[in-house]
Amino acid sequence: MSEEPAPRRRQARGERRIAQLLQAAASVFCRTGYAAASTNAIAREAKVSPGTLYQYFPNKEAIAVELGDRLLQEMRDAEGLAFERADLDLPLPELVDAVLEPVIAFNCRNPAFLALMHGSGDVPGRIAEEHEAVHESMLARVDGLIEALAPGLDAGERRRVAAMALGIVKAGLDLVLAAPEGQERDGTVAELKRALVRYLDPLLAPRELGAPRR
Amino acid sequence: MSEEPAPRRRQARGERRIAQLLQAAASVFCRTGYAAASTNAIAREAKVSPGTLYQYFPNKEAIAVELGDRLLQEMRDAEGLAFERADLDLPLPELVDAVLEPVIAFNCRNPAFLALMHGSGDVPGRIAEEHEAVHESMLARVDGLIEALAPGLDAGERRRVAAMALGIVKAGLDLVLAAPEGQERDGTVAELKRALVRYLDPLLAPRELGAPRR
Amino acid sequence: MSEEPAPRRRQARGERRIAQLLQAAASVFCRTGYAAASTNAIAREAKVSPGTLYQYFPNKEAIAVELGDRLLQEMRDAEGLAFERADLDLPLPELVDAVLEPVIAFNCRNPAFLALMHGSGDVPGRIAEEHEAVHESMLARVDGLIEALAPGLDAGERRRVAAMALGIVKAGLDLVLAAPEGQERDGTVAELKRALVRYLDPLLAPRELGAPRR
Amino acid sequence: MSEEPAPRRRQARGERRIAQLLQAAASVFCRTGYAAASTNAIAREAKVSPGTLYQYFPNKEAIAVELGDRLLQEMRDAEGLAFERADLDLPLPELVDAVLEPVIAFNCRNPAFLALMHGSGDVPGRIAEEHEAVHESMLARVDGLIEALAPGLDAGERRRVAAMALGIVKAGLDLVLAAPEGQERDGTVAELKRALVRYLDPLLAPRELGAPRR
DNA sequence: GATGAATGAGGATTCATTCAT
DNA sequence: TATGAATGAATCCTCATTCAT
Repeated sequence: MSEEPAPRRRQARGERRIAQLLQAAASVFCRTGYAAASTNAIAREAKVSPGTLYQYFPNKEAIAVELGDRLLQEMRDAEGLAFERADLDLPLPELVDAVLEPVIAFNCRNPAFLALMHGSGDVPGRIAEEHEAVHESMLARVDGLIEALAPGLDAGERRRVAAMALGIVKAGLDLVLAAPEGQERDGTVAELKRALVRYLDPLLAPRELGAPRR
Repeated sequence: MSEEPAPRRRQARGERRIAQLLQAAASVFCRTGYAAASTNAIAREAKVSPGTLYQYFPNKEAIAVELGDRLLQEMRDAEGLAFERADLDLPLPELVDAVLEPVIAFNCRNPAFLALMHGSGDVPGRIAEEHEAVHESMLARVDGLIEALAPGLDAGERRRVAAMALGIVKAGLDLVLAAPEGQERDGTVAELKRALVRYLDPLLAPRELGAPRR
Repeated sequence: MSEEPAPRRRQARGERRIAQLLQAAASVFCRTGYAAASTNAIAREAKVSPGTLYQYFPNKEAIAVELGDRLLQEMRDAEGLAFERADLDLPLPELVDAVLEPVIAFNCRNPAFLALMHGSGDVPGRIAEEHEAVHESMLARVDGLIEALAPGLDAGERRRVAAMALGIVKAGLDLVLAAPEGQERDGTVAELKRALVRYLDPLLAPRELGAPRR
Repeated sequence: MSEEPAPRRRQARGERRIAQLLQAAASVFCRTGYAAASTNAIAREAKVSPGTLYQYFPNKEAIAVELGDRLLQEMRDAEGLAFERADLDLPLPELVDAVLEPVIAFNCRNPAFLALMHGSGDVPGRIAEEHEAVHESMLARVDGLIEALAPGLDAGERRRVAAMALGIVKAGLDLVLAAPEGQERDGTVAELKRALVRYLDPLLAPRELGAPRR
């Protein structure tokens, strides 16, 4: 524990720097989008010099990629939590609730995530790939969930349903983030959940007849 | 009839140029987004010189605004058609079908429309306003439709529902445009309609079979 | 007189065009200076198309050169008139009056002349040469006049005096042109004459003792 | 004394850069005038990249304005010196000498000053205002001097005389700057002084020899 | 000849990136 | 490592000039 304190501290310092820079980048990307965000603006927001920024990232794209990676990881954790919580025997509204809650919370905490996911057009190659990867990963999760809920669906259809469900969630998250915090936002969250429930409900294999879900 | 042939022909040429430039702009915006699209790239795509572009548009923003205006007009026409077709007495699936069909067709013909609507963060003032206005106008239409379908909803709730429905449509359109034309796309279109029907159905005033709804 | 009417008329038309263009150029140069004057602006001012302008002048510089030439010729005529009128036996005030009057009148009619003469820095080569030539020619005239008035001066000194006198006249003309027409301008004209008289008076060989020159 | 050496050195470097850029600008403006001077040319003359130029000046106009301001300040100092030296009891030739000497010296050191003052037509707004202000301020000084020398003149006449005197000085300075340094220039300087003395002498209140003028 | 659309080199300006301190 | 000045390629836009009609 007391071995090599310098390197560790150095590393720790580096990590702090990187976190600080990524936070600044998130903030600037949210405000202006990726294309219009200048590295100088990010450095300024992080209160470091442009040179320092380039000590930790080889270029602007790498910032976005790393930010995406980290957000994705956090998102996965949130999702993981979500899917852990997701007892498949729960009635659908509760299931949706359990899955969506951490996802919504995460996106409210990290609006940059959605910001980075949108505007898929105006980004250079590697980021677009990143998007693709993130999207694909989320899609796979949803796909898995749907497979569990509706085992009868064939793969092609399931994928379409998953994509649509994910689309609804993204659209709903946009609305949630746009709504002012408070009643308005809560109402929007409820609306999103309702939409998702209604969309998925007819897919469910009838589970227990006579027990109306809601 | 034989009077002033030159001006007329000239005007026609000008219109053709403008159309050609806007088409090129649409294409470039789709590929790279507004912020990253360079006027030189647009001119190149239109196979004219930068100077020619600036003979018809005072600056880059004006191109996007004009393109947005034209697309919006076409979109409104499509919507108009859509809402004309929309017989409120139709069963919901048919109603959704009637409303969505022209909108989908329009967006397939003009993918730039969705491209311009996305990425609202990284655009300068006037275009953002455009976005806002276009979005608001579409929202108002949907709101009106929902008011007709579900007269019981209070205004606040209706607006939320309209926003959610519009969100679903946009998300669905993204999927539709991303799908390769053919079966895949048709299936996605069907999925979008299904999602919308399921979302809206519970809002409808319960209707007696065979009896006119309202 | 009735021979080759077409060519002549054509030539006449050409001359009119050229005059019209030069007038427009004079006006634009006065307003914005040579460097900032665009050929399109000149063509617009002349109510012709840019193409027409280039039918008569190979480039922008040629316009300024031709304008300078013509103004110079007119100026020479005015000067000629001036120097013809200049009876060397006249008392100095009357002499200055006789010489300056047509020059002032010319410059009031053609403010572009002074405009072209100034700003000797911001013009490309040929025009600068033009300036030089015009200036030199005017200088020579003044030099001649001074030689007649003050035969005792050696060439070097005479040239300096001529340059200074010309400078005073130019400076005075600027003031005259800047003054609103009317009393103000008349007063400024008088002041210019006074300045010139006072400058030259001591150089004169005493002509008739006892006849005080005012 | 050893505190904050970096900021100080940095500031010093910045100041040096600005001076270097302004010097380059002065040189280019002298050669080509404001309108035809390109920022790239200025940067090249200063042996820096265009980007560096824009680190210190927001745009081309700002360069001219700052240069004008600095020259003006120096000019005012020179003038101040001039007017301090100006003992009104001195005979006119000595008075003119005292006033003109620093002004001439300044303009010989800073030929850009006159270059910027000329060509007032082809410059955009703020610089033209600068010109106006500078001119007005010089005029006011001369006006004051003349008021002291010739208290009898009414304000309108005095202003005309001041403008004419200033015009003579400017014209003379042009000649001085155009003359090769050495005898030629000295002679031209002398001629300018002579011209000014002759112009102003008749305005002076007749003074009794040996008696203080005023 | 006249027209005005088209051209494209060039100018002002920005910003991702590098480097001396 | 941190700094921020320096770099220069790339962008938006203009305008002298050409050319198809």
